[in-house]
Amino acid sequence: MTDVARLAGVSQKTVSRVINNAPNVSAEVRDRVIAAVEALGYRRNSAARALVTQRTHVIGIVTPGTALYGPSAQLFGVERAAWQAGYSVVIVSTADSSGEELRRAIDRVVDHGVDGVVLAAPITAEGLASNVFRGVPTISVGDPVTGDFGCPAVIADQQSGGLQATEHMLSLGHHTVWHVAGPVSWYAANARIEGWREALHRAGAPVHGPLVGDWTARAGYQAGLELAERPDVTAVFAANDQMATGLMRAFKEKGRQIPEDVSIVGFDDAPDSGYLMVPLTTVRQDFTAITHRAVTELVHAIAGEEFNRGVTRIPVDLVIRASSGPAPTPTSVG
Amino acid sequence: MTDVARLAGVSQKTVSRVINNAPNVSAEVRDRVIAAVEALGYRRNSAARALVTQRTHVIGIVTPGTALYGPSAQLFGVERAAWQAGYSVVIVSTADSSGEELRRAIDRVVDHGVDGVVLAAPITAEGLASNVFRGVPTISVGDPVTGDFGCPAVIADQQSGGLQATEHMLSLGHHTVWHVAGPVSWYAANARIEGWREALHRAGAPVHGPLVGDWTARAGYQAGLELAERPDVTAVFAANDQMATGLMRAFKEKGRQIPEDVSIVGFDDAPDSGYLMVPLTTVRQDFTAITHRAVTELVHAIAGEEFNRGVTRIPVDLVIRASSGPAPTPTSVG
DNA sequence: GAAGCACTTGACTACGCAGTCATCACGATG
DNA sequence: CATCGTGATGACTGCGTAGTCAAGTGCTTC
Repeated sequence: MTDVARLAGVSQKTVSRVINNAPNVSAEVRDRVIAAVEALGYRRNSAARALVTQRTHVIGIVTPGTALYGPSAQLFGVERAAWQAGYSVVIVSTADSSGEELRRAIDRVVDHGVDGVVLAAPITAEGLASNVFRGVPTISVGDPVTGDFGCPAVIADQQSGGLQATEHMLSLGHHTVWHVAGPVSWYAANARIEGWREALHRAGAPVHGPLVGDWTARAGYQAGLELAERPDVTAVFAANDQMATGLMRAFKEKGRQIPEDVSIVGFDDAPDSGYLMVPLTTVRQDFTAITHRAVTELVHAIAGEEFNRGVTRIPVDLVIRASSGPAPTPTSVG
Repeated sequence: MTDVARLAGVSQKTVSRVINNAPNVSAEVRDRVIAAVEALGYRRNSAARALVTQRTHVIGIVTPGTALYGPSAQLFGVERAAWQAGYSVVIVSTADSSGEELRRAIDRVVDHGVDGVVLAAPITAEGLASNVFRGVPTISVGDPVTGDFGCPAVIADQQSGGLQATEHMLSLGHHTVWHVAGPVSWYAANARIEGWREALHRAGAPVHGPLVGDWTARAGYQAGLELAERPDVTAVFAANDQMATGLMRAFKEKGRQIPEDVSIVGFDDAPDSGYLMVPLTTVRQDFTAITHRAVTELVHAIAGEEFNRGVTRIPVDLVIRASSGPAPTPTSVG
């Protein structure tokens, strides 16, 4: 910057003003400075800028380090929204769902000097304890944690999704709906279980399980092999599309047709789900809306402005495709 | 740090020594400093450190901003490898494959002050021109670009993958193999085309197409509808698993059984591919190995050490599953 | 014509850290 | 006993930027 100033015949401070679009710089000086900047290929030093402004213009995202569709979509959504808001994004992935691992991840991200943090990995109050509130604004896009160590959250209405998926199949005449859940360390898994359970209760349908998987197609497949043993299983709600994929494979392997013999509903509406050999009925989460909203709130918090400190729920939509159909044998259902 | 020094009764410089594990600090002073650090909850300021050391310990990754499996896997692989090497990762996504967009992305990442860059988006010499060689070490994990504006690359042996996939189906007695390629702006798409073409040439098989998709299941589905019109199509190689998924759906919709009537082979070995209703034969890329190797080379380059300036090719493996089988009508094949 | 005002510009400084070099204490060596 | 070497420590400085405040310029106003 000093070099630029010398070439343009002005002070370093004036160059700074031009770079930052500060007011009160004459057009002629501005042009001279810009010319000098281009001649020298000058780029400002973000570290020096951060040092003096106390702002890095970077937000951190803590994600589970897997290529699952949901977390990936959140990650890219956050990146896009952050960029629109003038922020860059650093990623820190967690190896597991433990509080210790979460603390380590948050430590890393805070050490890096981010202005704010988006949590896209499963979190617990224990994991958040004493770290987040070092003054770094934080928002969750997955788990809502309230209470002393809680933080704001923008999440899909998981419970409503579970409810809708289950009611959809009940309304097709299924006696009951089985559930293959995600890991219990995830709020999304628990909330979907709650929605599923509530739908069954409302309809007076029997509650079995749920079976618990790890979000992977493999886990869905294994759960499916188990469920296929029982002839009375005619409807299964999987907590995500990957597990639903594995489920469908398992039922097919056991000679049960979808949707003629068994109806399957997933969750997420991953890009492939409409193009599987049996297009999957699923619950769509609007990841773009969630992440955009979360980043907007976070940026407000960073700026010290008003923001929503509670939990914001974004509606989900049931997308009906071919994998769910009428129950094979009509039974008395409410 | 000055506060810590005051509390510990030492100079700021000594605190710096303790923080950085520098030699020549007595055990007693070290303990006192560590106690003071913990008492004050001191965390070092990364911006100040970066300013004086000229090292941010951050690497940037330029990725296409989509939740496609390949780019996601590369992203997470880079993050994990970078962390092991003591680096954080900032993401910048590109909106399209244009050289202009690539330049913008690289600009952003360089502006951020990264020590090195990993390119996981499609690149061209034109897009790299004049940016990368501002002295920021760069490595590609997708496209190899050689020549004046080229950069080192660590990539899967895409061409060999295309060759293996095609030869596999030819060896099953298929008269020829059709291909649904990725966007031509991607090296991976072109190299897979080359491998496919080479296999056909070697076998003296007729070459049709290829059809070109955009990596999505939807594109695969549309290509499949087109191919299903032709009764002579018995084997299709899709340039990724998503498109293969869509292909299978389209053939099924048109009443063609897989693999009895049509064989399908994909590319990537995405986590779900083994659990589709017809498990997919595919070419596995070892993203972990690729990204680990790339980050290792990049870190060497950052440290000013010896590193491989050329293109490193990582072998791929054909994973044979149920979606590929013998040709329906035996024909004379070499 | 003097006073006042808005606008433009620059000198100086602090941000928090690590590098350089000087200083000091202590033990070893001749 | 004088000299030297080695390890431990601190004072000072610079990294590149933006904030603060003062100074200079030109124009308006009465």
